[in-house]
Amino acid sequence: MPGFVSENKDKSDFFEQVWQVVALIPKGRVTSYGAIAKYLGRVKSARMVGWAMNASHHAKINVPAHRVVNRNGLLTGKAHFNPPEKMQQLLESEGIKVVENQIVDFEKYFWDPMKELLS
DNA sequence: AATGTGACATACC
DNA sequence: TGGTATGCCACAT
Repeated sequence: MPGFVSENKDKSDFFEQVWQVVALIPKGRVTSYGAIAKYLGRVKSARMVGWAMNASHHAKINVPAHRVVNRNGLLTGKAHFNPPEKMQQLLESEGIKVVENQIVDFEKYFWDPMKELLS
């Protein structure tokens, strides 16, 4: 049986893992790509988290991608929403202030999966 | 098949 | 204090 088993399940798992974590972010809180990557044991794969968000459209579960920003609290993924203004709009509807595409008091709203999802 | 790009982050100079 | 380099790896061309 070795050799015949498909192996492309591993990578798709990573994407689903990301979606799972993002889905667990409480309303009104945010986290960063790097934090998620770190939580999943791939500290240097923050970019892949971004890709996971890009693919979150055909995800099976609901993925609040607007709660994921870069380490500066900057809404770098804004352009990938439809319309782009939607991201900021969603955040503000959850009580998070955004000025110049940047979250105000980012550290205050930061949700660290490493701490919160501690097992 | 090879190369370039990117919703990131860290290290170095 | 701000640019450059590098790791990472899926995806587009």
